[in-house]
Amino acid sequence: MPGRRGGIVNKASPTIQDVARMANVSTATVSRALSAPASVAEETRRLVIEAVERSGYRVNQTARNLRRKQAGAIVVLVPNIGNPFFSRILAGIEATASKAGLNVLIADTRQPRAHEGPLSEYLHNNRADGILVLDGSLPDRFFSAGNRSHPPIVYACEWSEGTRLPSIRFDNAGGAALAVEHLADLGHKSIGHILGPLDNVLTRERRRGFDNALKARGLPMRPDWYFDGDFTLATGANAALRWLELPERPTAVTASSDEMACGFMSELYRNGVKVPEDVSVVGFDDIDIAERFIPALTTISQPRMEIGETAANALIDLIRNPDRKPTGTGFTRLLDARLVVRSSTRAVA
Amino acid sequence: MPGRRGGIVNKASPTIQDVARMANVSTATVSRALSAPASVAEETRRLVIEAVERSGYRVNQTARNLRRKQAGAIVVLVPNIGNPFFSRILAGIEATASKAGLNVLIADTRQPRAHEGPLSEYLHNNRADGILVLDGSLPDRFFSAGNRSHPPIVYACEWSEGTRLPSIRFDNAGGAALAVEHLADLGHKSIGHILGPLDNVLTRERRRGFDNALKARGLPMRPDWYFDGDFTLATGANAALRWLELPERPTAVTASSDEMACGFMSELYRNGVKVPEDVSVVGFDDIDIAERFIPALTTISQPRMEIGETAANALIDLIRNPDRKPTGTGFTRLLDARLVVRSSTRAVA
DNA sequence: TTGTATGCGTTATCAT
DNA sequence: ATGATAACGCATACAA
Repeated sequence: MPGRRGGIVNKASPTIQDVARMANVSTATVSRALSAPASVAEETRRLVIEAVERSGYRVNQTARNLRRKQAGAIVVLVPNIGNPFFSRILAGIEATASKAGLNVLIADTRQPRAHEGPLSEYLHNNRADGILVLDGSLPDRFFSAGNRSHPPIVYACEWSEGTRLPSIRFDNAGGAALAVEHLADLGHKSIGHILGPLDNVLTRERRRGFDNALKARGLPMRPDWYFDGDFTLATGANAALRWLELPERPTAVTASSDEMACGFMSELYRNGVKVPEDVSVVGFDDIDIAERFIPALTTISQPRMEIGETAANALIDLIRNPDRKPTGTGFTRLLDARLVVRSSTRAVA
Repeated sequence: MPGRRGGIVNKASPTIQDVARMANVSTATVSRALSAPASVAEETRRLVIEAVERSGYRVNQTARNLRRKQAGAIVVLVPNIGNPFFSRILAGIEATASKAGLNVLIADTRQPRAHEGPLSEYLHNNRADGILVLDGSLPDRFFSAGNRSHPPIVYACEWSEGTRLPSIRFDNAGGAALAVEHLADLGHKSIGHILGPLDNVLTRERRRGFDNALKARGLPMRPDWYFDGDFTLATGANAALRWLELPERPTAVTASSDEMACGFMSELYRNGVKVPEDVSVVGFDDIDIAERFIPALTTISQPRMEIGETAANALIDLIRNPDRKPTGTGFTRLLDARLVVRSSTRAVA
């Protein structure tokens, strides 16, 4: 006698059928009572709810998704899960998505065979109802390759230049300009800049803001005052070594990320150079440690939680209203950056 | 004429039916060719593969999961997604799970209504084939409440004390002992300790290791040399204030987390106290910034990527072999911690 | 407002 | 080795 053993019925999870039986209604009514309560009589609804509670019924999302032809999930494409910069953003995304009943899948775009495997899987395999891209280095055409249809896509933080896809961004150029203004106001006339990876949009945007602000103030732009980097602590430290070798050193340096700023200060310290006495430093991002670094880092702060929420909401909106045109300025939003002055900058003597 | 518009057929994603038609075989054969290639004739298999490629067919995971009664995903219960400590671990989990074809769902246990909502949802709603718990403060009985069955569960990093569930852990007590040994070897006779949250297992384990090592060395254990904390930068800074007020200060302090150690040093710096000249400091975790803090932090390092991989593998093993008994020492593994000596510690004068 | 009936795309059982 | 067919659990079109 299958389903029974020793006289005890194997408890499988209750299905909509079980609930229907208990409430003396059809499965259709149970389904309606749960997903469109208004379309069911008050009394019937009560009966169903009670049966649901007594049986401990939970809808089988897999079955629901199959029937509704949806995935019940969004996927977030992250360049590097290990990078703390993204964790706050992810928190914002997760909170927003789970409120909307959507699971959040994380995929690392820097994973070895990510591009052929998981990524195109998510793109074309109906495994996600929408995609949030935090990686601007994925070529835009990646998403339209093969002319196949894909779910709604929204860029957050980073974006692919020239993309027509909606994107939620910080005002990176504006933030970089803020840093220069601040230093110029303190009397600095020679300002250097540590770059992120050259193929990164944020690197370019921040540099653009930096350059423009320099120009606006009539300050010099010397090639040897730009330092290579890739956003990491290590390359920041490397920039410090380069700075030390300079015949003529800028009295202030702005970094395209806090991590590089910290690496820079760290290496200077090891070489007996003092911040801000000998050189002023401004970071970018305002990561947690910035406030507690030695010295506390002056930096550009961005609402990271908020960008996650905003991007998730934009994507959910697109998912719920597939007819809406995702292109156009209405879907691209710019979040303000702001300067946080701490102890790594001071007026020139 | 539904499905057609203007003479152009709407391309829906191809199904197994389409492939079957193209290859002149039944859907059953296609299914077999894909999930059990050995059970299909060489030539047939070739035909199917070709049809799959020509049509661009991808299996519909939702349908497969419904049929197989599985979720195709594991869920990771994290105390706080924003905490950088977890990101490396997540990276390890993600890499391992995706190799096994499993999606990774992240749930924040500290989210407002997490306990009633999402969590029990994941537990009992077949939304996950397995659960990885990184939060030891969830009461163990939470998982067996209501006597309902649940998917396999594995603890990683943290665990609920007295649990019979498998867990993958670092040797926290051993690591803490390493810190004390190091300081004692440097001649320190008065050593303080900054605690994590009191209800946390790691706090207790690390304190136990600390206490035992102190005892073994015949060093004093003074109540006023234990400082409250909760693993964050802020409470580390707070501990520094407490240290400053002490009539008799320990010459060395070990912290239960790197963040607290950094906060501690940061606040000392602001009060003109020098590390390691005036006091030695040892952290715990070896987060990225430790190496580049000022001074570089001596700390206890743990293989965080590896613990993620190990835990994910253990869970996957349990999922694939449901009959195996998840209890017992075979499933609980201890990963070694190791001391990394940098510049925040030195011998007493 | 409610019930009946069908199908979402796949896999597994049972024949052949 | 292959094919026909029946579920998996739910949601909806249609009928009543």
